[in-house]
Amino acid sequence: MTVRPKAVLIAGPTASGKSAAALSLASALRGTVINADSMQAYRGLAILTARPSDADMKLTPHRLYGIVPASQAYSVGSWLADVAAAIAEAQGQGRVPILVGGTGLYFKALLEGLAQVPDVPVEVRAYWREQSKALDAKGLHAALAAIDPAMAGKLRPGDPQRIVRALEVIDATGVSLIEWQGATTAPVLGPEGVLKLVIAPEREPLYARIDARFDSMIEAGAMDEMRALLALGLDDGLPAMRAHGVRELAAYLAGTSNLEEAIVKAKTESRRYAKRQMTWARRYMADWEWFPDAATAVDAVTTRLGD
RNA sequence: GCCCAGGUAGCUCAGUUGGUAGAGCAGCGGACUGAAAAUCCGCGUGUCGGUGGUUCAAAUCCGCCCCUGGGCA
Repeated sequence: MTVRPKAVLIAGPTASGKSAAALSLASALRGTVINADSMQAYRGLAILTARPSDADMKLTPHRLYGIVPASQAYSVGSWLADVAAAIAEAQGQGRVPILVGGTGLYFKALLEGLAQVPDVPVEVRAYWREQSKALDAKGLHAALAAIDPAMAGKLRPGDPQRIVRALEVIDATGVSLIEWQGATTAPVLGPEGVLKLVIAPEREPLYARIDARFDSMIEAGAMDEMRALLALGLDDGLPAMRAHGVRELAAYLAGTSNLEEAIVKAKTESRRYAKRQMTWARRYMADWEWFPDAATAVDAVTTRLGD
């Protein structure tokens, strides 16, 4: 009898076939599929974020999909807490947790831990976000340099998102983010018995899949999903409003773009994202097992575990 | 057929009085600790439509040809 893995992690660029691989492995290993994708956590974006179908979710247990309202901002920290619970639940039921998703940072936090920064009060966060609109990037960086020169030295002057984070943390806690980041929580998953798989297709066929998938999203009713999302009247700074295709399709629905142009731009965003995901994987997942496609990965794992 | 306007990077285009070309987007590489499908950094990848000529030197000037758009017939 073979030993079932303690957990399986499946990473890779968007449209690489990760979800399908997860589903196959879940049925082969009696597993629970757990989401490791920041955008698939949001409710109301099932089509545009390529979430597993309702049929698949009925066949096999799935966790952490569509759990956050689009009006809220999810985060690595929230996910880490949720995923720890989901993993424990699966293991308690004798099921193998199978984590799939495209968010490299989530996997990194899972395996390496995360800084234990206290929650930043909403008003502090709001203040610095306002400042980031009022000041230009250089001005923001100068503000950080004045109160936290060490952290300012680590960040690029043109990177407002990270600078705002550093500012809100030192403002709220009195301690530099650089110090908080020096100490991380224990990893949720230790290295023992964890199967780590990267599905990394060749660039050209991957881009072709991304294009084809967006077309089928449109056919599957992405436009209705968009209308429903827009009807919520959310701030377009919210993470859910930044899912690929949202901005482009919203422009079409508002009449400021034609459909063809919107589709081309949305596909381009996804391709650029896939490229960044590959850069991340090369850097942080070099020691994972790499496969050119989902089927090869599934075969290799099931064969090795002796079915 | 004639008259205009164009043909320069994958795309849209810039290129002063001749000195072997540069922007945006795309693309490629990289960074990444609570918004990460985010945010940021770096890199021009080119028979300047073709051909002949003028010139020390032509994307730039001249001839011919080809292609595209518009107009006149």
